[in-house]
Amino acid sequence: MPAITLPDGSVRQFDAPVTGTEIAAAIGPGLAKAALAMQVDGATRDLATPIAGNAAVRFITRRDPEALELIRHDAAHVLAEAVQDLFPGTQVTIGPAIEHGFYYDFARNEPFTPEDFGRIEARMREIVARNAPFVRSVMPREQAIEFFQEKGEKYKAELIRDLPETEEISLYSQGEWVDLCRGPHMRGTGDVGTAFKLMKVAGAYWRGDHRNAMLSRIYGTAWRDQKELDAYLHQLEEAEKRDHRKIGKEMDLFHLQEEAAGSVFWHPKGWKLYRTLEDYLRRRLDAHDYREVRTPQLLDRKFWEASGHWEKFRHAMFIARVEDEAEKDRVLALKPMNCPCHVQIFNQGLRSYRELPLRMAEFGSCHRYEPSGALHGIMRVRAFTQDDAHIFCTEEQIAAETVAFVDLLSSIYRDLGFPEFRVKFSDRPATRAGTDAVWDQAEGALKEACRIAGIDYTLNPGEGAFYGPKLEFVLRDAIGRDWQCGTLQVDFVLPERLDAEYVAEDGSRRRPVMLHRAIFGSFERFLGILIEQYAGRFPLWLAPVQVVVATIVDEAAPFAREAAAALQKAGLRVDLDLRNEKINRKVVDHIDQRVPVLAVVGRREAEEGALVLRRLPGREQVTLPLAEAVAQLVAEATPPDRVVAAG
RNA sequence: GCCGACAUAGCUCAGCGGUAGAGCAACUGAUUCGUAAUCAGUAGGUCCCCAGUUCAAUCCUGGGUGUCGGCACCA
Repeated sequence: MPAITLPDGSVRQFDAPVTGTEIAAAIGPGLAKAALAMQVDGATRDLATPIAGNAAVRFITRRDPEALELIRHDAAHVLAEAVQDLFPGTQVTIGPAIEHGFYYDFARNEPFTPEDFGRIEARMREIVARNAPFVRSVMPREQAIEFFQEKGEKYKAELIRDLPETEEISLYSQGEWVDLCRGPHMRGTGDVGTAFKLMKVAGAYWRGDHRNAMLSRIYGTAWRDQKELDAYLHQLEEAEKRDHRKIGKEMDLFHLQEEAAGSVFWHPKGWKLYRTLEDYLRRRLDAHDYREVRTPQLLDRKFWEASGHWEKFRHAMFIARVEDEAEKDRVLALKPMNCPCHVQIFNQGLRSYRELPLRMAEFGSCHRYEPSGALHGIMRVRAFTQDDAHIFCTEEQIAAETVAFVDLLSSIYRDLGFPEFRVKFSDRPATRAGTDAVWDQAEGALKEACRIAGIDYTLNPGEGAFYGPKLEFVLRDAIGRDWQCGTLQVDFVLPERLDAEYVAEDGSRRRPVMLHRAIFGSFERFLGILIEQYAGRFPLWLAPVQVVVATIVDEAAPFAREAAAALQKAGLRVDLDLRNEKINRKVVDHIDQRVPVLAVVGRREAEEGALVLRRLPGREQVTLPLAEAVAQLVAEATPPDRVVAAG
């Protein structure tokens, strides 16, 4: 005798097991029409699921946010049917809902091309219009395997074989077409609606393993209505405009070229931005008792053998030799990481426990031979500079150092316009160094530190470094892709390998723990993210060109030069625009160049010794005497770590 | 690295089996102008690289390289 509790608290009694469809009908025809699926005690179910016992039921209609996932999942099924209709012999594999849409992976000898999208979408619309009901059925395991095997669907058969014994094997049909699926689904294909669009094709390894066959993946997006779809497509277009590769070119910040794939050519403006960021970070690190060092780029193979990199990391290292006959057997490698070098500095002389924690920092230039397909603008490159540091400390100091680090990182991210970031906690991987007891301690210390620092993290199981657990600080780019920037890794292994030790209070020799940590991760990646975050319109203190002094008439040029010199002398980054162009044109050009402040000088200003300041891309302007304008801009351009609180 | 697409003037992009065009930028000249593109003229290209097919290749074929989108890998 199920008693069904509804979200408003009311309870309905039924004298026999009921389905969601029946409950909705009992409540009213409006709901019966609108309900797509339901949540039974918090779990999403098909409307057709019978409920035998007491339960809390909530119906999901198109208006609910949960509807999106259902629409997308169902759209994946509709896509699969359409593709199998149009391309006989194609095998289906998996097709989940994802953020903003869905995809389906197909096994087919011929790849799909975007030119196929029109036909596939048209077929999908027919299937939606037909509105075949989704019907769930259950099949015994062996029978299900045989069923898919006979249809030639060997991937589906493999999926079933690998499902746990306890798992019920469910199939969903939509008319003639059947797929293995856990569900839940909406009532029928018609509920998918028409606000969907196929977006791209891509290769994807079966089960995400590069040793497996490559499948053809079709990505689509799906929304509750056309308005949402249009808004999403518009948002994508807007995001593309923020792409750091596009802005980097438009603002003349950097370029990349084929002879140095994965290495950045920084142009004057881009390098100014880079240096501004570096100067800022250096000040912050100095203030937090980091000691900056500089270590070699090229080191002998023997060194990397001792550190373990030759064995574990050689595939990603650039190797160098010299012509000299006497030296011809010597193999050198460009450093892919700074840590072993920092241990060398630590190992010079005998260290005392009194020196710990020792925070050794380097803006370390590293080279890694990244897979060609991984390169991405300046965010994933082969030559990059880490804002690296290694904290040599005792096990007892791990928590306090972590808290201090997270605190510093949050403050820096805030200063740079990232008040929000995500943290991932990666714990012990399957193959690892160190005993379980050591791992327990390292993970425990890191978790405790997160708790103290008030950091919420998501667990990233088994993704830690082989030497220790790590925190990853993730920022998102304009296109919605996540990038690991900051990191903190606990390492008990390298000090052992490279024989680092200190003299403890009791006179014994002990191993320090190393905390590997970075805030930007790499300058290249962080600058890429920063460019996208601001769409190139940096706050004044970061902008590579802060002010452009522009003349209206040639007559004003002498004063414009004088004003630019005064601004420059005050430490501002200034350009002068004396071109024989109308002021309208100059305004447009400097908006395009994302210059934050335009200082206009006409005949009047030249006579009065004043500047008309306009904050681009705004339209407001204010006229100020030169000295005042300089003072105001200098104040405004003060880096956040140098702002003295008013009071 | 894998799957697919792409590579034409400084930039954004057209185009075609008979060795190329537009807009903007550049340069020259005119104009001296008050806050979202002044006018006119000039110049500019191994059509990514290497082979092959063809009377003829920027275009077709093959192989490279790079870029882009995914996958895999990772800061």
